[in-house]
Amino acid sequence: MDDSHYCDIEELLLECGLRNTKQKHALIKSITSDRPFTAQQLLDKLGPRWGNQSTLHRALSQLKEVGFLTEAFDSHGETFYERTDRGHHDHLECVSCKSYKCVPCPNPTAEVPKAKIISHQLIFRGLCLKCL
Amino acid sequence: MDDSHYCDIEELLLECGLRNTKQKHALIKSITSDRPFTAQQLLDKLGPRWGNQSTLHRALSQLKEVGFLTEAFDSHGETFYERTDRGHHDHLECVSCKSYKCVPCPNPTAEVPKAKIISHQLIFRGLCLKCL
DNA sequence: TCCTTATTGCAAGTGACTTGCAATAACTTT
DNA sequence: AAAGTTATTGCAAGTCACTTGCAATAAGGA
Repeated sequence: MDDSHYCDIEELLLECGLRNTKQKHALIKSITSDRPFTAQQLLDKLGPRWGNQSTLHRALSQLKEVGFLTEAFDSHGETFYERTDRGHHDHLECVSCKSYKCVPCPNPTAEVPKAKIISHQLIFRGLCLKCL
Repeated sequence: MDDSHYCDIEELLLECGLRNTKQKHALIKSITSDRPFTAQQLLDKLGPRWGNQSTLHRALSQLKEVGFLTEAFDSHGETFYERTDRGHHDHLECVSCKSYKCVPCPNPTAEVPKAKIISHQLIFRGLCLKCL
């Protein structure tokens, strides 16, 4: 991920037709990790500077609507968000450290017969590199 | 799915160390579909005969614990249950009719590098045969 | 039949959002 | 820069899908 992507948050918001408020600015600025994150993790990270969770949820769904964020779920149904500009990939949920990380996509689509596939979502359960 | 699997619910419950109550009996008897189902769908199906949803949820998680049922999630995070004895497969969520059906597994596991994979969960989004 | 313990129903509680609403703050227009 | 318009925010309350506490009940064993 190139740093330039983070440079002009104002521009990003403008292009998406969203207002450049200090809340959205702080939110977008805080999304620096390569990992998918939960709303709660973000709330903890933003801390007392933020406070209101309804604003956070509203912002997250707006950013999802405009295509800046994507939603994914782990094998327990927990919601994760991540930047769309990272491109398609899948996820590995570590049964040991409970992390939820990105892994390259093995392109499973072609093998499903007789139905038109638009997209997929693949979650691996296993041991990540650190826990191996 | 062979009919014999449904024949002795009493025996199944006994083997699992669960009591043969009329609620669990009705619940298991009603799981005849080849499709994954939600708790709500089951509650609707069982109807006034049943009534109490906490009993249903308790039964579902017991049946999951003993391995009779498996849990899965669609791309919106909704919980589905299905019989474990159907063996491993993946799912197709139809964007048109909103159904959530079983499809054969394309075995994507092998292609993920450098991590120990235990299992996976793959959801395709697309058009099912009926909607194609 | 008695007894022990799982199971049930009801009500209340949770977690993770979602919504209504009045106050506020951003962009637009003048 | 002032005024106007409308998105956005914070707070409180509501919703959805379960989950839990608890007293009453019912299974299966002694």
